[in-house]
Amino acid sequence: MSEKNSKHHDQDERIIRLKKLELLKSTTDFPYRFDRTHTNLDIITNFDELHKQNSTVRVAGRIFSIREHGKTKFVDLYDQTGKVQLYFRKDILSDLYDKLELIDIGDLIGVTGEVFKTKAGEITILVKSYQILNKSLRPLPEKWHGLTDIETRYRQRYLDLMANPETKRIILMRSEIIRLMRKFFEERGFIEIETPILQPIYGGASAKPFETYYNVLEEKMFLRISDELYLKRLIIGGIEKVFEIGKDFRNEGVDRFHNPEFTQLEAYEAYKDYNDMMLLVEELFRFLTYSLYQTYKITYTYEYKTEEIELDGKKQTVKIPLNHELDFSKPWRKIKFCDALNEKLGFNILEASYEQLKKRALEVGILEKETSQEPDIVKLIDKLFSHLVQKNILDPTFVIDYPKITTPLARTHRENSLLVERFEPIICRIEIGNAFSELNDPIEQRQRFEDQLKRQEKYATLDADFITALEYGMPPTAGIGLGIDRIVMILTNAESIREVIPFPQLKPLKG
RNA sequence: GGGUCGUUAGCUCAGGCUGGCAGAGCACCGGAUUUUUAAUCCGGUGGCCGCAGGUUCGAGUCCUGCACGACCCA
Repeated sequence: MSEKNSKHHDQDERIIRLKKLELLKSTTDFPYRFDRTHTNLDIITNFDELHKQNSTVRVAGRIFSIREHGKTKFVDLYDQTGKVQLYFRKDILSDLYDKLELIDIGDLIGVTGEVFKTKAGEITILVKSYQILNKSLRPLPEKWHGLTDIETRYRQRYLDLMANPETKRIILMRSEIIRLMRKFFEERGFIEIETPILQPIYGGASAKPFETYYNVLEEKMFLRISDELYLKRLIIGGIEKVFEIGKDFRNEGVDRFHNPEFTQLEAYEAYKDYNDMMLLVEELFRFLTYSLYQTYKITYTYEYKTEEIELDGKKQTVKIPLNHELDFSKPWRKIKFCDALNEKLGFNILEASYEQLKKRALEVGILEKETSQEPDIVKLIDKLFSHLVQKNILDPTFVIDYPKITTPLARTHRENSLLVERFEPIICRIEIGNAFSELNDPIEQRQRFEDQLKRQEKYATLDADFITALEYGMPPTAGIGLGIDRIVMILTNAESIREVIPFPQLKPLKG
C-alpha cells in the first residue's frame, strides 16, 4: 500500500500511456520502417514547388506539441532537421481522427499529406493518413522552460537534446569541428593511424593513469595518457606525417576544463620544428573559424561574474558574461615562458631554488601550508605560471621556450641549453595544446627520463623500448597535441567541457 | 581535500529569513472550440518537500551528518 502510494503519481501518466499503448497494439503492430519523401527542412525549403504541384509528402518525427481546435488538431512534428506543423481534420480522417486520442506528446509518427500555409503563414502538412511508429511512455520536459537542471541534462542527455537546441548545436558542431580538423591534416598529407590505448607502460605526459588488468597476459596495463611515444615510433618507421584523433585517459579530477577521458589530436611531422608547428596552428584556426562562421573573428565568454542585485525588493544573483573577441586573421602573440614568469616573480626561474619557489607559491596562496605531500618542482613551476601569467592571457598566444626540466620529451633549445623548444597555444586562459621540436637524441632522452626519476616526479616512467626505437634514428621532427574538447569549447562559446562532451563523467547515483 | 550555493508535482519554479492545512504555470484527465501556434475557456487529478538523525506540542522551513550536482579555491 505505502509502496503503491509512494510512486503513485510517478506512475500516473505512465500508466495512462501504457493503457493507450495496449489499445494501439491490440489493433496493429508498429511498423519496422517508414518511407519518407522529405525531411522537415526539405518541406520548408521546397514549399512553393510542393504546393504548386499538390505533391503528396511523407514525413516522420517526434510530436512536441498538440493544439486541439474543435474537430481538428495542430501538431508540432520535429525531426533532426527541424519542425513542421501537421494539421489533422476529422472531416478528412474520420475514424483515423478518433484514434488520435491515443497519441501523446513525445510519440513518434509518420504522416502522408499535402502542404499548405495557414492563415498565420505557417507551412503545414494537411494530413491524409498517418501511422504511429512508436509510443513514448514518459512525458517530455516542459515545452516553454525546457530542461534546465544541469544534472538531469547530463544524466539524460537524450532529453537535453530534445529540449535544448543549444545542446544539439554544440554536439553537431563538435562533430563538424572534428571532421574539419581531420580534413585539415589529411589535405596536408598527414596519415591517420591508430595506436594502442592499452599500454604496458604509459608515457608522453605527466598524469596519473587508469590501471587495468589483462587476464591472458597476466599483466597490469594502463589506459594511455597520451599517444606521443607510439606516434614517434611511426615517424622513426618512416611515416613522415602522421596524426591520430582519439581518447586519452587521466585519473584525475573533474572541473570546468577537465574530464577524465578526453579527446586529443596528436600530429607529428618529420623535418620540421616547433616554429613550423606554430604556423600550422595559426592556419588551422583560420581554417576552422572560416569554415564554421565565414569569418576569422569569434567571441568567447571566458568568465561569468556573479553579482547581487535587488529586483522587486528581492535579492537575486545574476551572471554577467565577460566576453573577449578573438581575431584569428592575425598572427598569434608570442611570449617567452621564462621572461613572463620572471617578470612576475622578480627573480630568474632558471636559477631559483625549490625553497624559493615554494615560498612564493605560499605567498600567492596557491599552496597549502599544511600539505601532506610536497609538490615536485615541475608541478610548482607549472602552478606559478598558471596563476601568475596564464590567468591573464586572453588573445591567442603561444607561450614558448620552457625550462628544460619541465619537458623531458622536447628538444634542447638551439640557442639556450637551459630551455627546450616547446610551446603551448593558449586562448582565453585555456591551454588548448602542447607542442615541441621533438627530442631525437636517444642518449639525452635516456638521461632526461633518468633525471625525472631521480627527482622522484610522481608519474615519471622510463620507456626503454621507446629509447631503443630512438637509437635507430628519428629525423628532426615537430609534434603537437591539441585538446579537441577545449577547442570545441572556444569555437562554440561553451562554458564547461561537460557541455561539449555528449556524456560527461558523473558519479553514479547510489541507492 | 576545503569553501559557497542548490536539491519541493513529470518539467520550470514560489514557499524557507520569522516553524502552524503543500502552492503556481506547463504537462496530464474530463468538457467546449474546424487555420491554432506558449492557442483559448470551464472543471479536475497528481507530493517520501534529496536521504538519515536531532530540536520542538508541531519541521518543507531550525540544527547535525550523508548523497548528488554547480561554482570557486587547493
